[in-house]
Amino acid sequence: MFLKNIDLIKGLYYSKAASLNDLSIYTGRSVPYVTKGIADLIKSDIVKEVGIRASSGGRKPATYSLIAETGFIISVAMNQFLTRIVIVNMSNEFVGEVQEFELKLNDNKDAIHSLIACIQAVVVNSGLPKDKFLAIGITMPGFIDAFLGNNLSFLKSPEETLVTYINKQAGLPVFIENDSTAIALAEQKFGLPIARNNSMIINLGWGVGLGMIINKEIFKGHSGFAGEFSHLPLHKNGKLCSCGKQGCLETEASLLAIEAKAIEGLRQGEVSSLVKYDTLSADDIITEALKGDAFAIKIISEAAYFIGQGLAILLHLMNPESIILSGKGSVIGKLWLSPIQQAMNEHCIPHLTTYTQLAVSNLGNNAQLLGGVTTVIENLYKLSPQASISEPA
Amino acid sequence: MFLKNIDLIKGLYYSKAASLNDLSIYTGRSVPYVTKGIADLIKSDIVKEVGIRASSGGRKPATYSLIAETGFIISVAMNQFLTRIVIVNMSNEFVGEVQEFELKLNDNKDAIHSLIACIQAVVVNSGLPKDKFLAIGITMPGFIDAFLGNNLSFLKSPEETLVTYINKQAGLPVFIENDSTAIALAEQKFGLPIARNNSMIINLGWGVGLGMIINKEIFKGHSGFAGEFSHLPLHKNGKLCSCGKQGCLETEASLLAIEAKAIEGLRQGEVSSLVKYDTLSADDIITEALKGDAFAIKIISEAAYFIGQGLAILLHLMNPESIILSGKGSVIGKLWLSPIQQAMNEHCIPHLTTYTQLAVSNLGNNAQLLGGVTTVIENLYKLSPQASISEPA
DNA sequence: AAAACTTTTTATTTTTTTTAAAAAGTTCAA
DNA sequence: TTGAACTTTTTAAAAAAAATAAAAAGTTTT
Repeated sequence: MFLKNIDLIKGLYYSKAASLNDLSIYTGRSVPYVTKGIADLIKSDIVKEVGIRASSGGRKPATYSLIAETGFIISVAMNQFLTRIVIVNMSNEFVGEVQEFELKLNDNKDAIHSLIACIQAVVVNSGLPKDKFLAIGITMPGFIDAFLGNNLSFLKSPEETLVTYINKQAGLPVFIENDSTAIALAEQKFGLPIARNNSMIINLGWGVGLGMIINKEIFKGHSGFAGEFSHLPLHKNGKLCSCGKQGCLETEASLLAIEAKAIEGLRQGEVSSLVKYDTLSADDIITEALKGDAFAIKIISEAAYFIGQGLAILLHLMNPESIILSGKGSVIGKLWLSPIQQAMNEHCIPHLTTYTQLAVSNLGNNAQLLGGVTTVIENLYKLSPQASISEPA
Repeated sequence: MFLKNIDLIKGLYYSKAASLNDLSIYTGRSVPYVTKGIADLIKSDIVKEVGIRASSGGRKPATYSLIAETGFIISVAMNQFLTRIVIVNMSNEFVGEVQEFELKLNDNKDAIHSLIACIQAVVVNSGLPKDKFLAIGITMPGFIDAFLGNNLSFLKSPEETLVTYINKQAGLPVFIENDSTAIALAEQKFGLPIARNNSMIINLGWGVGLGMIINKEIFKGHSGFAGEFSHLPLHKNGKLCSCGKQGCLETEASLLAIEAKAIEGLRQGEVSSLVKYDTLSADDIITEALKGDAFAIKIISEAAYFIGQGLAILLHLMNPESIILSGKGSVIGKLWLSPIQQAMNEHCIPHLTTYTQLAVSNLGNNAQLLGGVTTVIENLYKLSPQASISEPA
């Protein structure tokens, strides 16, 4: 669709409306060069001028933005139990509602086919012509090899890579990314300003994920496995973890651990509004905690304290500008804050806590979906006409 | 001395002899551009051609290197008790012997003056004309603000910054850096190839330091305090640490802890060749461990296991290409290796240990001195004629 | 209301890279 | 062992991009 000027498109996507100067700074190229590029993009009907912006003493700059309907991206955000899909336009606006599908990742041979069916349903129901879709961005837990396009933990496809398989079935380019990495990408591009340069993004979910932004870039380690916060060996509780080891942080601090603790507590006769639920879920605990249920708040606070202990270690090693609580669990952000801060203060050299800000994401439950979009935008350069798209079988 | 082409000089310094192609890759600039730059440097008598190198099927490249006597760097490597100083030429060769001075950093008001006296002695004894010295690179423990030129922990100077003060007294430009960061720099530039891109450099010394190389660059965190490995809160031993907290890794795993354990053990009647020393030092323990003393080896192995536990955490978070054991304690490198590897295997997800290499530095006890030189080379661009050098009082 | 200052935009010059061609070797096979 | 085919380095010419300078369009101050 558009070969050149990919960096300009990226800059425009992340900023809504940008001046030539903004784009020159973003891309690191000269103003005349950017000026030419934008002229090209306007001629190709990808970019439009959107008016003059105020200035603090000088000529007012013309600002530009992408034309929303130029293309659409399908973002697929998966977790262990639920898959959420939404269509997003080039103004980073959701087109239609977010659609939810129950889809179990673990021990589910049919997971790939279910996923493809979900995606195809969304495409068809949208009523949009297929050639308007740029690509599909799928984000999910597990060890992801984004380069080869495989998930080493879930959705294993025989013979060909996961990305190739879905690409063939759906007839659209596909990019995959780890859920926590995707959330970090979303926070960096659309979140709080303090998350841009050196930030540790915590994904509060069925595990406790970590995406690291180091020197303005996502850091994934030498072989792509960095950020294994969830499996930090911090406890001597003897609890077996899904990874095979014992005492991992996630055995005490994940939503899964919270769920288990709540069920156990209720069986031992804790007084709580949680007793009214037949099959207790993490969502129920979150709901009741927000309403003020003391027991629900207590188990969440306990988990939060353990996360704070882990963050103390992260602080000693990384000295980040900020720690952002994001992901599914961040909707009860304020409940986490004080026990986490407490644990950090107790376990850190004072120097370190004073320079790092702890904050709750402002992206709510949409962080992972935005991360899927960002994954596509960051891979836009791979969508040149040469890298042709296979048609569905 | 030389304004432009600083990157070329850096490339030549780190590679001994480089072809135009090598330098083009190193600097990221085109071959014709590099060719011009080298021609300039040859005209200025800074660079010389040093012959033709073998090729694997093609025209043999001419190689170039810096002229050794163009300038000299004074490297000052300090630790809690000892200061080592050496003069280094532009071929990265030591000129004369490394000189050692006993100089206590802690509770020593006179430390700055002693340091300046030591430096001046080395300059005078060298017999080299003063204008041949480029700069002094001082490396030492503590929270270093390399930008402002201050050490927040030791050598506090009233009124002006540490760097300004020494600069005035010695009449030469001064750069300072944290000892562990300096060692990481040295390993990156002169150490094993696996230390270049993503590597965790452990400084085995009076504490357990950490310098991080992330995406080919030294990472110091948002406010310069990253890599506080020594004060990772990993133990519940109640031992008070110099940082004010309890249970830091260094209370069990540093040379200081090893020393204390040995003295305590001997008092409790351990059989060991260490009994013959009046005032036992870490050096003595190292010496006897190398000779095979069982008790000395045992306490070193215990410390090593604790370091391995800490490294397991580092591995989960950073997934580095390599972990390099460097610094003063690395001379007994082989003694550390197996207990560290053991602890890492026990506490890590298998995926992670298989992709990370554990190795002992090949720089021996010179890593910190080379780090001081590297600190100067990395700051070469600040030595332009404009940034004039103050003359001594 | 005009002078002084800012910021953006456009035009011109200079720098740097890209591309192409030439030079100098190496390798392999008849 | 000799020359064709291939590699790599070096040099030369063309194209691209950046830096600089100038002009345009505002804002602020006096």
